Amino acid sequence: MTTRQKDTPVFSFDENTGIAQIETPAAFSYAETLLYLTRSPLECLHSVENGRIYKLLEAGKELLPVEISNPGPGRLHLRFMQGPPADPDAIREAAAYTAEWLDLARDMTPFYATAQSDPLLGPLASGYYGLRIIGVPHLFEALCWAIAGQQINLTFAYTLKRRLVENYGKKLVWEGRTYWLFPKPGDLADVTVEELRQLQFTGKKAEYILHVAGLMDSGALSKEALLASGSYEAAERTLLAIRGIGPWTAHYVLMRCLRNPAAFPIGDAGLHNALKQLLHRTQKPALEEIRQLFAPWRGWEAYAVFYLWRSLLPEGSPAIQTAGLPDART
DNA sequence: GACCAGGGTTAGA
DNA sequence: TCTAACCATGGT
Repeated sequence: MTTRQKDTPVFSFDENTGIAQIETPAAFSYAETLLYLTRSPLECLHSVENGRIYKLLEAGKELLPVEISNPGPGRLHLRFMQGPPADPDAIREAAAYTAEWLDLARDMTPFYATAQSDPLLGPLASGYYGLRIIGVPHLFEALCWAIAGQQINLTFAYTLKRRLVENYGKKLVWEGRTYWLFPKPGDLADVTVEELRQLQFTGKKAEYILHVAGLMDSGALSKEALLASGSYEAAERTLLAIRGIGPWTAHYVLMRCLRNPAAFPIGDAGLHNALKQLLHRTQKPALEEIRQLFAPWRGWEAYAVFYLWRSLLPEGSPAIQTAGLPDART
């Protein structure tokens, strides 16, 4: 759990109710957060019921099932389902994890300023105002999710993740809900390629994931080291040197785990489909055109991508004015 | 049954 | 450095 000081949220803990209250920035939409979190019925690492998020956290050695809710503007409630942990550090860790997961510390003012006058990004930014990049704070989870999702549809990717979690992750049942924790690298120490193949991972993906698990279990790879490597470019180079991690995976992890706002998974199929749809094209835009489209958003590519992904959700996309956009090609 | 999916590696030019 | 073949499997 990241405990970097700059990510520590403003939060308070009420001894009487046992609830931690986390302040949220003005540009934060709980509704958009819920929409993203419920995009797949196959998701196994959290659930949403009646506008409340249920998730299993781990602080220290404690498993903490929590309920996140939005009792009103400007704040979230973090309720510890089994009662608050005795260790105040665990409460702080849980709050910090939640804040990082939901990207509460990011000042999005520059992004919205950039988007405001943009014919493509403007309508997305206003239509989905307050949407933040839902993260994958744990590096191993982020890498496994990215590798598993390479070149397959999202539905199957969720199925693969679920199998990984249900076979090797920790499980906790409380008040009728089943909570899962993503496995740690060490949990896969004795797992073989054949075993993962039986879960319908391809042989390559099985190798990649087990290799990454080994690297992380041995300490050769860690989120802390990547963040401390001096620059996102250095972190990217480290990731790219790992077998099975190409440009898309590296940038996906930079975007969702290391939280580089300029991460840019330009080869992403979902990004291509979103642009194709918003630009009313019959074909996906070429990479060079995507680069040109993104040029004005330099430094905020990750958020632009996330907002474009958002436009693919069934709730639809805001009307994009075609004026000022590149002409449709056939 | 073809084509696609939130790609990556490898061999060959 | 760039391109094409290949990987493998479920969804639609």
